[in-house]
Amino acid sequence: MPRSQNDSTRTTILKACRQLLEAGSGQPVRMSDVAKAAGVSRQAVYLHFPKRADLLIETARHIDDASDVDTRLAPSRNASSGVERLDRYIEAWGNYIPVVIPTARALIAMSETDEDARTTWANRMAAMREGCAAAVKALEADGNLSPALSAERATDLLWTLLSVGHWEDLVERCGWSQSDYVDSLKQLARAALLAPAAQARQPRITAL
Amino acid sequence: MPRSQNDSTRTTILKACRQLLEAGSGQPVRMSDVAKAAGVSRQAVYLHFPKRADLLIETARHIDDASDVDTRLAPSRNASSGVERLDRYIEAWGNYIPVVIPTARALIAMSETDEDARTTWANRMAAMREGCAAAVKALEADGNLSPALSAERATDLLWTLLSVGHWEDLVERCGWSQSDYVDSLKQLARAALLAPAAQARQPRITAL
DNA sequence: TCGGTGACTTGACACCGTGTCAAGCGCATT
DNA sequence: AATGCGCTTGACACGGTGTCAAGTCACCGA
Repeated sequence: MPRSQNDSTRTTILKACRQLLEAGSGQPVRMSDVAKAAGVSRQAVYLHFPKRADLLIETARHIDDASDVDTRLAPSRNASSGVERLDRYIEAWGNYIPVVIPTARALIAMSETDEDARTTWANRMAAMREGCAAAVKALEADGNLSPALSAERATDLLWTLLSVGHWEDLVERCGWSQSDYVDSLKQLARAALLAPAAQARQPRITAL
Repeated sequence: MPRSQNDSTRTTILKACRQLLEAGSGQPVRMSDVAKAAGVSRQAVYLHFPKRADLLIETARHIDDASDVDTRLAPSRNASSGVERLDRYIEAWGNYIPVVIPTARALIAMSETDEDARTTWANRMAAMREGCAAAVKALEADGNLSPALSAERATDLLWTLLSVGHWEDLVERCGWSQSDYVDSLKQLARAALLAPAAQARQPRITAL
C-alpha cells in the first residue's frame, strides 16, 4: 500500500486502514498493522489519530466522503409517493451497508470500551433513522400507513429492519445475495408498515 | 456474592460471572472482577475455566440449565396450528432473549478474537434456527405460508427477525417494553410469512 | 496420629496491544 | 546557516490475559 503520489500521509493511513478492515482477517486490526500497511511508522499513525477510536471514526467519515452519500439518497428524496420513497430509501441505505460494514463492525466493537466510538456510531444510526422517519411520514401523508401503527412505532420498526445486524444475518450468515436482500427488505417493509388495502395495490417485487 | 453453602466453587464463579454481566457496567467484565465477586482468587477462576472464553461459554450453559428451556418451548411444540406454533415460539424465544442477553453480548464480543466463542455462539443460533424451521414447516403444512416464499427463505427471514440484535434495537434503543416487542414480532412475522388470505383470517394482536 | 491428596492462595512473570515520550533526522523555507 | 515541520527510532508504562511454582489448609484413609 505505497502512498500514491499526492495523497497526504493522513489519507494514506485512512486508505490503508479501510483496506485492512475490508480484507477482513477475522482478527481485529491493530495500529501497527495499519502503520505497516500504510508504509509508515506506528508513531506516525498516532501523530494523526491520537487513539485507535479516532482512527476508526475518521475512517468511517472518510468512506462517507468518498461515497457520495447525497447522490445515493437523491432518488428517495425526489420520490413522488410514499411507497416509492420507502423503496428508494431501502435501496440507498441497503446498498450502502456493504460499503461501510467492515468499518462499522470495528467501530461497534470499539464501542464496548470507548465512549467516542459509541456516540459516533449512535449518531450515524440516528441519522439513518431520520431517513426512516421521512419515509414513514410520506407513507402517512398518502394515507398508506397501517392504522395499527403510530408514525413513531413505524419508524422504529423500519429502522430496526434496516439495521446492519439484519443485513449481516441475511447476507453473510444466510448467504443471500445483495439484491435478494434489498428486494426482500422492500417486501418486508411493505408488509410491516402498509395498510392492507395499500398493500394489495402494490405490485409484487420478486417471485422467488 | 459469598458462596451460599452447598454451591461448589465452580458454581459460585458462574453465578458471580452471570451477576456481573447482568449488572452491565458498560465496561467488559474481567477475570479479576469475577474472582473478586466470587470471593475467590483469580487463579481459582483459571483453575476451573482455562480461558476467559471458557468462562463465558460455561456461563451461557449455566443460564440455560437454570432456565428450563424445554418448559419454555413446550407450548410451541404442542401447538395445534402453524400460526399458533409460530406465536408460541416467538413468545418462548422472545422472552428468553432478555435472560441471556448480557452473557450473549459478552460471548459475541469474545467471538471477535476467540474461535471457541465464535462456534459456541454460532451453534446456539443454529439451534434457535431449528425452532424457526419447525414453525415454518407447520405453517406450510397448514397451507398458510406465503406462496412468494420457499420454506428456506421463510426460515431465514424469521430467524433474522428473532435475532438478538433486533431485540436490542427495539427494546433497548427504541425503549419498547418486552410485551410490545413480543406482540409486534408476532404481527411482523405474520405479515412477513403468511399468505395474504391466511393473514386476513388472523385476529389482530394489539391495537396501538 | 501421620501422610497424602486435592482445592485453593500468593506472588511472580511473560506476552501483547495501546498509548506516551524524547531524541534525532531530512528537507524545504527564509 | 538556522528554523520548523513531518516523520522515524527506540524506549517505556499500563492493563488485561494466561502461566508457573511454592505454599497453605482441611479432610481422608491407613
